[in-house]
Amino acid sequence: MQLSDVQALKLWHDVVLEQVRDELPDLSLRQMAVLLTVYLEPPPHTVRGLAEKLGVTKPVITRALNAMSRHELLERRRDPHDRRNVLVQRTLKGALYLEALAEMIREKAAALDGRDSTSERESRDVHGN
Amino acid sequence: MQLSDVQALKLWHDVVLEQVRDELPDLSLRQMAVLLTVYLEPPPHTVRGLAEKLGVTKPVITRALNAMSRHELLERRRDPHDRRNVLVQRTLKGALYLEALAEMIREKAAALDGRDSTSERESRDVHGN
DNA sequence: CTTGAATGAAACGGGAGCGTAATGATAGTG
DNA sequence: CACTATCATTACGCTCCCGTTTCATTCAAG
Repeated sequence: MQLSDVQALKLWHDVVLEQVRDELPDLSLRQMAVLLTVYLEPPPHTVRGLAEKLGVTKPVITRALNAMSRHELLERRRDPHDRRNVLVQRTLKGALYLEALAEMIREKAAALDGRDSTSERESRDVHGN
Repeated sequence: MQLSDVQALKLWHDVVLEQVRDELPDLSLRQMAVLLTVYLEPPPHTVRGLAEKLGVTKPVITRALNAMSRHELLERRRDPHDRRNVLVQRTLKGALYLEALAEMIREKAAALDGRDSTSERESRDVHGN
């Protein structure tokens, strides 16, 4: 996929703006990272594994799981084979949430085409003061 | 621009993950929205205007400006014509920050092509439990 | 069974964000 | 010159997130 600098920023802007306005259960960046990782990468997902993948400490993951399971976007389940482990699992609500997010991103990305065809020259306008 | 659901989520995931790991001055969603709005939309930008555009209260904007001017990503300047107003202006550092962000998004978007060509069938895998 | 390692969660203190409400400064109006 | 409106900011109480440290549970090894 091909993007100009301004197109990339506009896409990011549009999606972020929509997130802010919708005032959905305002997920933090870290929580969003956890959620997306669980849904996009193959299981199993443990607290430790997620912490390493994100480059954060374990309590961060624990708290993120607390918040997201409160919203039913993810589920905890103990590993039957090693009951120290917690396996993080998907939920229907989480899948719907991400599907809506994906739809929104696609929509913003598609709307981009009409707005900015002359990409190269405008890509320097970011510097303008 | 054309995206599948999974491609959209993977793009979002990759960019968010990079943001989390880089441990840059971790901007919140609202702060990012302010920053991008100032750089992408035509001036002037006032506190009130930004608050309305984001659908938040004015103190949110004030605090966001505090944080971002601390990082020199934006600058405050009083409006000479109506000195009650504060005009939010761009800085060199902010421009460089966003340019780096744009570059990163472009890179992730480009890397997407090779990883997921069969978009339609996998787009339903999000539901898989 | 005991010991040691590993996992996730909880406790703690500090910092930041939120919205509401109050404050201070500036502009417009009669 | 009051008086009011409007702008941004600050103060306040609350909630949440962060990393460090401590704790409880579970497994594995001797």
